[in-house]
Amino acid sequence: MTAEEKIKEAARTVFHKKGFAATRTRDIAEEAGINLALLNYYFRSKKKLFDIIMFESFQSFFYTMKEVFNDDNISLEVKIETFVARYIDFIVEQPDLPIFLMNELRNNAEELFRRMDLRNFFQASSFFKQYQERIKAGHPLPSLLHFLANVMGLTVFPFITKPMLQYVGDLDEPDFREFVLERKKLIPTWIKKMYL
Amino acid sequence: MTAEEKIKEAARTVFHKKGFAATRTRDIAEEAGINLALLNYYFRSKKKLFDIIMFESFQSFFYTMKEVFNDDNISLEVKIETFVARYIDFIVEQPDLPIFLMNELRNNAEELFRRMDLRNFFQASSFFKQYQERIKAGHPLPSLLHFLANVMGLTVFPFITKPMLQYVGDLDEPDFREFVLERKKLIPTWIKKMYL
DNA sequence: AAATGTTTTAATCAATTGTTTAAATGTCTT
DNA sequence: AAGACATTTAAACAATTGATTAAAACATTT
Repeated sequence: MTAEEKIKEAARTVFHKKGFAATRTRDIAEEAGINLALLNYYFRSKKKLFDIIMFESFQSFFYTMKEVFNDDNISLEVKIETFVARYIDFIVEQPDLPIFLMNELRNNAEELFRRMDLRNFFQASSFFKQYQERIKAGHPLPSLLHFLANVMGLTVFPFITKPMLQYVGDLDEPDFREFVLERKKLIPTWIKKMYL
Repeated sequence: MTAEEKIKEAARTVFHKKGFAATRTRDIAEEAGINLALLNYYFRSKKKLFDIIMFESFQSFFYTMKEVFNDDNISLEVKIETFVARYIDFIVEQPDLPIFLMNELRNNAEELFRRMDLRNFFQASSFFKQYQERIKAGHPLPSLLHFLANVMGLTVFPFITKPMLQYVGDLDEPDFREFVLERKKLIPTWIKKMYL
């Protein structure tokens, strides 16, 4: 692995764990096992390195959603099932990602959303069309935004409140893992029942 | 208002908005309109001031929950309705609070939870007893932890993803406010349907 | 092998940041 | 009003931080 790759990987790890403001360039250099000056040599500044990590992290966070929501061959129900299951698996592997993103998106969010063409993606997605058709057919669904907030909330929120849930439920790491994995099956059934 | 009060209020504002690491003591002094040295005069250090704000913020975040969950005179259904409505109103007034707490609770969370006796509170609450009785009576409820994660997720998550929801839904501030206030009525109906 | 360009290093810089100091101002007691 | 105490201020300090520099090490080309 080249020094440049080592730095990027270390930056991702440390930024995800501590956020931009709490991260020192020296933390990244140490995590990467490289000389501090190489960070500026390859990436110019802490901010420029962060912007790269931020963009890629946000992109990876929405990659699953994009893939599933744009698959024309599966129904709305299967989309939800697939989305929830893949999302939970994804976050289990990158547990720091949700809080990192929610926290850093407090600033500069809009520019990033524009760069990723977020609004257009949703409105042009197979998911969106299926949802609109379902409403036309007379199903009493809530607005798409409520629906999105609900599916994502049920899926992502437990990871964001992990410390609290672990303490209240007295769960160790394997317990917590089991807890969120259970939700792969539970959330789709809940969603279906919600909108009977 | 005394200087000490001004500092605390300013500290709450700035810490909530930017988090501990991104906040400069000079930011707080400026926001409070006081001389920088007064911060250390009254609170010794940035960290000690932060710890006070953190404790009070977390306490205020759980005050509503404590009050509602321990009211013996109302049913489980009314508890949920009351909790959701009061929580949404509360966060509308303090929109920076959820992300601030979730973010800062990544570190030192357990000590704070212990100080607030969080686990005991839930297990001794009227809500907990009612929930257990409902299960004994044969209702197919999920574990209490799933239930908590669901209610809180549906309630709090939209505030955490506010920038994204605003962008995707093209909502201005009044639109977003309307969006979350709608959920005061919607969430309790969804919760009921989920557990038919 | 000499020359050229790239990567890495140790040392240093300038700016920022949390905190302290010592003097000045204000307030209350006697 | 004088003295005692608390509050406020401007200035400074020491440590940290992001970034730069100039030289060294390494690799590639001629």
